[in-house]
Amino acid sequence: MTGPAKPQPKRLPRDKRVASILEAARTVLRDRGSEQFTTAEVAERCGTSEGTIYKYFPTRRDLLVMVAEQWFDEFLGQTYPDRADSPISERLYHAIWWALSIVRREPALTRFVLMELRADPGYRTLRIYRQNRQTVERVMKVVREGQSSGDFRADLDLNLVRDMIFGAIEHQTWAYLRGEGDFSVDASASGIADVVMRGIEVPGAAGDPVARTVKRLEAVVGRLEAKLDD
Amino acid sequence: MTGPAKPQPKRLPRDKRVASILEAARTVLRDRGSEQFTTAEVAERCGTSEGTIYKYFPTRRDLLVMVAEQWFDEFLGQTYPDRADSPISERLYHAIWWALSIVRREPALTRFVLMELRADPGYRTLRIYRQNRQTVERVMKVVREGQSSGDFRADLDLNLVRDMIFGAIEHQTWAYLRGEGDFSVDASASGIADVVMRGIEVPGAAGDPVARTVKRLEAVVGRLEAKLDD
Amino acid sequence: MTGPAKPQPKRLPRDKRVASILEAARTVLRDRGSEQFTTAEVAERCGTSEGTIYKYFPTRRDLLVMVAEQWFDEFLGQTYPDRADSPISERLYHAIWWALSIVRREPALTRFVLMELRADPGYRTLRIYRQNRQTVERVMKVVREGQSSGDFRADLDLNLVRDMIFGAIEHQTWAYLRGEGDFSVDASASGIADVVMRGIEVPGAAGDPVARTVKRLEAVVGRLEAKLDD
Amino acid sequence: MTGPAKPQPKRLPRDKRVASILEAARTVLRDRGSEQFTTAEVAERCGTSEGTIYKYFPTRRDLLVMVAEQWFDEFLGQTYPDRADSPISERLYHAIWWALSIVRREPALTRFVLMELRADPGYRTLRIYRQNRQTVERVMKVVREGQSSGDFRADLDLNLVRDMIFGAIEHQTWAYLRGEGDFSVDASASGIADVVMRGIEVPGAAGDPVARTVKRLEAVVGRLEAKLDD
DNA sequence: GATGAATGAGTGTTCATTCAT
DNA sequence: TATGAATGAACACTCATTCAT
Repeated sequence: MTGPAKPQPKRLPRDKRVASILEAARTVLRDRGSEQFTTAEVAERCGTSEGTIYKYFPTRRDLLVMVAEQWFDEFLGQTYPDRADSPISERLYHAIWWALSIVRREPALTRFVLMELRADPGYRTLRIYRQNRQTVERVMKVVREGQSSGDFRADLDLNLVRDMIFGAIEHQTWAYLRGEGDFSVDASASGIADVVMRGIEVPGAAGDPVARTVKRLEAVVGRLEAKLDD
Repeated sequence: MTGPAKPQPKRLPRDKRVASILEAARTVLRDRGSEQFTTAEVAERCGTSEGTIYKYFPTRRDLLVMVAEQWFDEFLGQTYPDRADSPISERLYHAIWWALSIVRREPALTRFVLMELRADPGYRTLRIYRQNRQTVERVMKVVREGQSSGDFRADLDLNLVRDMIFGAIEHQTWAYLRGEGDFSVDASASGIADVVMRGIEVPGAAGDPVARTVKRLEAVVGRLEAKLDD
Repeated sequence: MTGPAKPQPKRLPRDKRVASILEAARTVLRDRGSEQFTTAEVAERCGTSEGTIYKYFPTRRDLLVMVAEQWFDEFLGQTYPDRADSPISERLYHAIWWALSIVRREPALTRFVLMELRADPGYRTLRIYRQNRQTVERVMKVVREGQSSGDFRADLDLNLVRDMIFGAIEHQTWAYLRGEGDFSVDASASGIADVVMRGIEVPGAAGDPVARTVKRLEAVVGRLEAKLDD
Repeated sequence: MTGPAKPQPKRLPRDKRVASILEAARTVLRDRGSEQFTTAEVAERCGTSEGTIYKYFPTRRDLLVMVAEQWFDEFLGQTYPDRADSPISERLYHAIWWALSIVRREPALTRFVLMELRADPGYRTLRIYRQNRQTVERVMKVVREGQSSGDFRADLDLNLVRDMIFGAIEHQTWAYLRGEGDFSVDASASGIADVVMRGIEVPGAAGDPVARTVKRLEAVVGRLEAKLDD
């Protein structure tokens, strides 16, 4: 009655079965959102029974979390070019572009992570929290390196910079996540990178010696300040 | 804690009853979150029946939305000093401070608005959307005036600036909204205002760049001194 | 919010109040059907309170029944030309036409009477049952007179004739009552009258003695048969 | 009378469970009517839970409809003799008799179909609509064949004939459906068939009218004889 | 390992009716 | 006479989770 749902072989080794459930679950999460995500639909879609799902996933929530983690793994697993030679502005742009592209590619999953999981007390104990930090790191690494190279100011509150960048990313994509319209990854990334650059780069970076010295002093003081915060 | 539901007088005039329901609903929303918010508990807490609630609120969701709107009204109703005379940096700081203070005072409600309502298609048709825009406006008005006065760059993408400011506000408060720890409204506001200022103000404006950097270095050193005294 | 509902004077004499309630109730019944008929909507539409309605009508059902009765009264109160001079076929047609025109003019009310009230045990104790019988009488009177005048066969089972006529009327109007399309009162009436006429009029009405005798035999047997059914 | 709900074996194969639910549902429909038909009572009566019912029937209405369809299937499944050799009058009588016998055997279900389902917009998309048409067809087939054989007039409005026959059937059985008294399937069938025959047969057809009347008299007397033997 | 039948504690919502004011 | 606040008993429907087979 509800379509034949490819007649999966009855008995599967643990790995295959888990994989097939996760795949179906991801589809359901994409199509329905986490609110409307039911174990029944997952079972139907992967041609197994709810009982089997509960064999491998103790809880609906665990399944949902696993889907998100696996999805995140795929993104983090993609090779990410270091671009150590590119100018710092280029690298910042690219790191932001990459974060935005995740949102763009998987809105439903992003929404689930940002809105359901992140709001959950205990979020910090999840693997996805650490995965998310990795994403953040890719961007912040560039910022820190910009500081070392003297391109960016040394006295930045890095947490604040982080919050501004990722806050902007989320704000720019809310409408999209809500299903209202689209956004351009390129345009958003270059807009954010641009404002951030101006906000954090060293002003007169030109060439007079006094300015140079001041800049060096600034870097040293910045590092001192950071040490004091520990 | 829940007690025997103080035997409120049976008959109340419409206004009082509505107020009593809203009050109870707000408490439930605070205590349980919107997911676990049940009309049954609201009824019990204000010593009435679910039927009565539905007399005044056609839907669970309507009740929830009304709670949020009423709460937001309270904030918007507070007098907000114009500070037209203060320097632009002061005014920006204050506007951000004000937005942060809303979050600080009512985390549960903020969380509901940001995570449930904002994700809802149709969010834009709600009064709370307009109320939220007012909050945003208080900040953006300052930014636009800064442009008029020549303090801020004229070529800013205002939507991007908005997203960065409010994105940062939200990011800085997530942990708090999740119930993990606290944050300082003052510190957050000054941090955000600071970075934003640098990112959007006209570069060479107040004197030459070297002078400005020196001025900033002074400030940092001042803070270092203060810390050494601790 | 729901329109001002002409500000009826607060205090009305019993008659006026009852009339105003009945009027509103009829409208609601028409617009919503008896299933969706709520006392709340009636109260709102006639600008009074549910309490007042219950002052005059002990029960929702009583109100509904009163609406139907009053409506039927209006139809029965209309002058109905006797047409004693017209040919019998003409008179039969007209009587059927009249019954059909009631259905056509008030489908919602008809539907309520035919489907709700008539199915109700106790239907026979209602005034509407007697009103309905009057309608039936208008048609059957013609049939009986046709028998007296020798136009119609004397051995007719009058109840059966009645059931066929009114059964046909209802069957022809079901789709209309269901809200699916329309029907022509004229066409239906003439169709029904036509078939009925042929079925009940005296066949060859000619004069040979054998036929006469057979006809008499037929009548006798008919009566015998009827007795056996008791 | 309701007893302690015989502790049916907890686990049943799908088919058995569905059958047990349908059986219980049919009983409830019979006892309470469709208005008072609640899923809770069905669950209780077949010793299962409402949840289980909803596993198999997506909706209360679907369950109700299934009950009606299944019941109708039982009737349509019974072998129905073609009687191609019998005289047309006999065949007409029998077809009507058969339709009446359905009503007689299952008044509550008939009432549900005639009054609830038929009034439903969308009635025409239901299987029961087609099942009902089959019943109608059994009668109308005879009528059409009568036309072919020259026994019945060729200029009949078949829809009208249909409406008269089934209208009469329903009218004759209303009181019974309402639970007031009984009716005789034989008597009703022969009455209706009789009047219809006269209304639709070709006047002078098979020889002279006297012959025809005599033929009819024979038939009636034959039936009288049969009755006297009871 | 796999199944799928079973559940039961909810969930929001409805509305005729009552009765203190 | 009129009100309208209050109710409570229902009701259809949901779904994560369990467990006998």
